[in-house]
Amino acid sequence: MAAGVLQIYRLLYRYFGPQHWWPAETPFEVSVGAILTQNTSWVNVEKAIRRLREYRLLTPRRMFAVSDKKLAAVIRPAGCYAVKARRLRHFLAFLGPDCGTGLRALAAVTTSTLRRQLLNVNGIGPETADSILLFALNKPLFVVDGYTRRIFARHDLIAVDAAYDRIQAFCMRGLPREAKLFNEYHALLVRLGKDYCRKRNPGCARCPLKGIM
DNA sequence: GACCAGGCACATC
DNA sequence: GATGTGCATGGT
Repeated sequence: MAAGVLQIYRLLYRYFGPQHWWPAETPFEVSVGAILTQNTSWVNVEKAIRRLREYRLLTPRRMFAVSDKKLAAVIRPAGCYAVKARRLRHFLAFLGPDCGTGLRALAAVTTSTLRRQLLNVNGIGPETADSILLFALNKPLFVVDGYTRRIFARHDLIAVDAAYDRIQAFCMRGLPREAKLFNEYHALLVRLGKDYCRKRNPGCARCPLKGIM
């Protein structure tokens, strides 16, 4: 019998300890990071975020006020900068024309409605939407990313080409509905992925999950 | 110098 | 619906 998702979580937590995610000072910064990290390593995102901070652009209002060209230049280290500048712009438009209230106003909307609204924003797909909902707004949603897919597929819990929503439902079925747990779990999976489950990484042999799977 | 990284939209079949 | 491709930097 394969280990359940809760058992895996407990093992990872014992092995790695708390990961203290998301590394950001405000919900807006979390959201910006979620867009910038699309298909991009976090170290490059950190550089872009640092530059945004230097240019004092880490508030919705101030970011809204700069041109696309300027914004793209500042986030350049994150790669795909023209695309991501446009995506940030779409997100800002979603927050509201003057961006005055930022993310606070979103807290009142139900999670499922808000998720639909975010998915409707060009440039925000399921992982980015769920990252914003979980890490910025503390909504209990399981975030599925490339590492999640690879780790669970390599341990035969899911098909490697399974749809996002199916993987998410599979994980959430086996877990208590707690934002704190989903937060830690996702961070632990990324940690495990980086250390032991890269695309082509023999670290698999030392995977801490090896004993129970 | 290829390959990869905390995706997504869009074109084409 | 499934598959392929562009976006682009910086680390391995």
